[in-house]
Amino acid sequence: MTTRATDSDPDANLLLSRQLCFALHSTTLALGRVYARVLAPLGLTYTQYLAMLVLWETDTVPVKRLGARLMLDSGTLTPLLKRMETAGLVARRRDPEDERRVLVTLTQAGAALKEQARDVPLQIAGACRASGLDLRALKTDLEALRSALGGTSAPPQ
Amino acid sequence: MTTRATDSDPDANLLLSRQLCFALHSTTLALGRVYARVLAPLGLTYTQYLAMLVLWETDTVPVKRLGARLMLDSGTLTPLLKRMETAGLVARRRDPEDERRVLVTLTQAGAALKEQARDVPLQIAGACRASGLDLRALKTDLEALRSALGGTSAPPQ
DNA sequence: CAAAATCTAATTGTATGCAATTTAATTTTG
DNA sequence: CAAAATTAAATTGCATACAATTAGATTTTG
Repeated sequence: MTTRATDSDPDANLLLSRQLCFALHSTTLALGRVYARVLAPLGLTYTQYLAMLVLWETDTVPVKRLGARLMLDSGTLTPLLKRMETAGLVARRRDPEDERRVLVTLTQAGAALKEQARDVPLQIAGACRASGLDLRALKTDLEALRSALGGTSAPPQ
Repeated sequence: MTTRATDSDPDANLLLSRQLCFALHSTTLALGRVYARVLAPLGLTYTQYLAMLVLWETDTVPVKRLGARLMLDSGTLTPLLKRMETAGLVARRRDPEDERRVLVTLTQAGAALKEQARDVPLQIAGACRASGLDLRALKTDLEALRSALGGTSAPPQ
């Protein structure tokens, strides 16, 4: 006989359907799959697209700052940026001011890709619209949760 | 001179800070890091914990159904389950009823681990509480968004 | 019933993520 | 100023994810 967990059941908190984490996790993966389809024609992965968003705002950025913006560390970014360099989207060079730093710069091709990316947000918004949610409010809530959870695994300051 | 994108700017939609996807993505990663700390004493990764939640509900489950519950495919699950089998948490065997299927079953150790996991949700809830959000409502919203985005990449039905 | 279609896992190859360590450069300190 | 501490990337090793393909079993069909 399979027992069914109820509210009063000590097992209730361990039901998959109860987990905020699973709702968050599975929604992120689902959105990632939608982005993969939309970004494929641009030759970008999801994370690469996020990096390009930063570079389209400021065309030269140290790896460190890129990591701070994206909340990712060099273990993720170094190979990511190398692939983007191979793809001809960015160039990487040591900062002459401080040789520890590596500056990432958009190439012409990388900068030009912005044109093709301009309607990506609209396509994604279209896919999200079916939810009927206030997406702006959802975004604000997620940011509040993220902030409560703490940014990176890196030590404060 | 760096131009600043404004609402009327065609670039405004490409600002990182505007992206729901980034809020979702970065919050998921942040929560994943919190889970990693909480789950480390149990010897579970985040995804393994999700799989255990399903198995603690029903101690024998075909890989297919596990994938449907977690919205993951065999490319992710097969190696995951093999690691969990090596760790002594589950056993895998072909279903005699239908040799295409593989049944995943909790071992005694796997079932026993539920005791140690019982306060995981509380620890996580504690970490989330600082956000001051209605987490139940957030969960519902995320599920609505996920449903709008479509479940798996697998074809419908 | 036999061939075709379908279904289930496993496999292969690519791309994240992250902890921990390493290396080189810069800053801080005694 | 030289040693110690700090900083920034890169590297290593492990664990997801997922598309595409493969292999074997079962079901459907002609």
